[in-house]
Amino acid sequence: MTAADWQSELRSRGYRLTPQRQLVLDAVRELGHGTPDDIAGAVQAKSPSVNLSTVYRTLDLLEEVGLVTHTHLGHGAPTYHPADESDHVHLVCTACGDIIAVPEAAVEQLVGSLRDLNGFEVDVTHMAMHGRCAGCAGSTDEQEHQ
Amino acid sequence: MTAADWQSELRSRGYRLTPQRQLVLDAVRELGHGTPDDIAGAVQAKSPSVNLSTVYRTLDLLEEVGLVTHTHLGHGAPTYHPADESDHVHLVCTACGDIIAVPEAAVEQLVGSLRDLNGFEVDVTHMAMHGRCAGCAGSTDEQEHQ
DNA sequence: TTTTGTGCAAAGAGTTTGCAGGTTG
DNA sequence: CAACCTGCAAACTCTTTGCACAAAA
Repeated sequence: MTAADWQSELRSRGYRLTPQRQLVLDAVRELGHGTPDDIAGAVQAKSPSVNLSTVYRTLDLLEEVGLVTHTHLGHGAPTYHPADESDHVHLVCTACGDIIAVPEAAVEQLVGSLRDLNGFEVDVTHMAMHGRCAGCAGSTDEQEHQ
Repeated sequence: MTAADWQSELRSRGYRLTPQRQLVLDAVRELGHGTPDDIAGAVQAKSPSVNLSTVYRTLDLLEEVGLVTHTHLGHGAPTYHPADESDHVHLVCTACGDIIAVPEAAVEQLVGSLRDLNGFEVDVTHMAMHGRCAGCAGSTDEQEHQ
């Protein structure tokens, strides 16, 4: 999506174009993924006066408009990323904390069977799946990265 | 697991048996599932002086010992339940907030394919899957239950 | 110039922690 | 009686909100 595109997208919904909103969108695209705090940091590196609460409000707005989305990796802050980024599922290892991205194709059987059985349309990108990675599956030392 | 069983289980790990711990375990079993706050409420109905922080500490301990587990249904407080309860996956509808429990068997293909492809051992019960239920899949009114 | 957006400060949910005193084994 | 556990209060993380002022259209 070009700059002109999302700017008119915003305006067509009655939202205004502000430097803060441009900075937040830029930061999300620059970082690829990040927590509200990460994003605020990136924004403030360019414009220190931008407030954290503005970042929260702006992320909500950008999400509503469809420019960004977020994923819950665990109990902490969510991760925001550009909405057009190729969809993938996050696997979080509860032992070592590693985050593995697998293509959505790997879980399409799951999506299909839940749709067939329950009519439920799963969004597998919204919440990570937890478990133990190949390296940790055998060992027993938990580190509680949940 | 009988009362004597888990009591010796605790002791064999060097933990002590206290009335608070018995009350918390009882409450989890009685409720079937509940947030730390729910559980504290149930405990305090019987023994008002038990502190919330004790409930948190006790839930951690009971989880470490393997008597309870928890599931993240969304961005709020986690849900604790007895560890021996039959495993199921939670589907949370982002439109109406409904929570649907499906047997783990419905997702065993997923578990198998991730194990084969990545060696990753998924625990599908630890985090809910989000999406839209049969009733809401067509409509567009979000209620943001995340 | 009207409406929307922003910064700031305060409050809110959920959870953790330090510590002094109480309890278990 | 020694190690462990609890209650209490304070602190902490993440997020939301009310309000007066500033900026966009």
